[in-house]
Amino acid sequence: MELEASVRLAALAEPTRLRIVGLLGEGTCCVCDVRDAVDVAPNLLSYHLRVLREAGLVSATRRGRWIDYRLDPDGFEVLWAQLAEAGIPLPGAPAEVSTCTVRTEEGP
Amino acid sequence: MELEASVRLAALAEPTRLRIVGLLGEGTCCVCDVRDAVDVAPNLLSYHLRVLREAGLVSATRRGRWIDYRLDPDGFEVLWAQLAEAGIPLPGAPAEVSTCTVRTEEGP
DNA sequence: CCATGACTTCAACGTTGGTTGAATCAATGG
DNA sequence: CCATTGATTCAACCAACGTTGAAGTCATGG
Repeated sequence: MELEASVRLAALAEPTRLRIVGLLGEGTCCVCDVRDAVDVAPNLLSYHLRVLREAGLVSATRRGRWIDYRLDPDGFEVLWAQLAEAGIPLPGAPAEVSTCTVRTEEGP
Repeated sequence: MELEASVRLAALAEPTRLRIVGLLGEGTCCVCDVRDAVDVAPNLLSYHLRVLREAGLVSATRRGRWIDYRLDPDGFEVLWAQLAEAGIPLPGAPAEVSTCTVRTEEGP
């Protein structure tokens, strides 16, 4: 797990990139399609795609003039695994009735 | 859903805060306990806790001199719901064999 | 071969975010 | 009431991030 969980989370923690990931989750692929759906300048779109690529959440392949982007399922799996290991409550986890370890009588 | 998913994600997308959330997931509560586990200056810790609080991931109550922090399960549930709605592949979701909508013959 | 289209890279800018040190607030104890 | 302890707030700083405009690739088509 060369990549920190926070890197992947930071990649997702931006509205435009989150929308892009949502789009790619539906199978949209070439950059121009993404550009039509997400209204940003092409160079800015490239930047955001690069962030997602470097975070391992997305991969790209050239097809003639065009470059297709798709989600990288492995990246997401690794992310969720890292969060689970860090003790973050993921969906489907027990509600965890928050038993406080602190002594409630006279403080630490 | 008054709060954007990106706000909650950004709150998690920082190593120190991710560690704090992990600790609170185990039930650690008062700020001084967190401070012992996460080696940061008290004022900086306050800052990070405030970010988590404003993201709705954590809640606090005063107990005498001390202030106890705990995870807010609702905040996490809302986050996962928002991500699911945005089309982000969550853990337990089907691997989604990435069917590309783009025509593979002659581009867009 | 040059023009065009798709996309990326580079350099610069303004804003945001994490960090620090000093000051402040809240609650207890002498 | 004042000193002390736990925790927060404030002001200032520097680095990182998102944004923009111009220049640069890479592949196709006239």
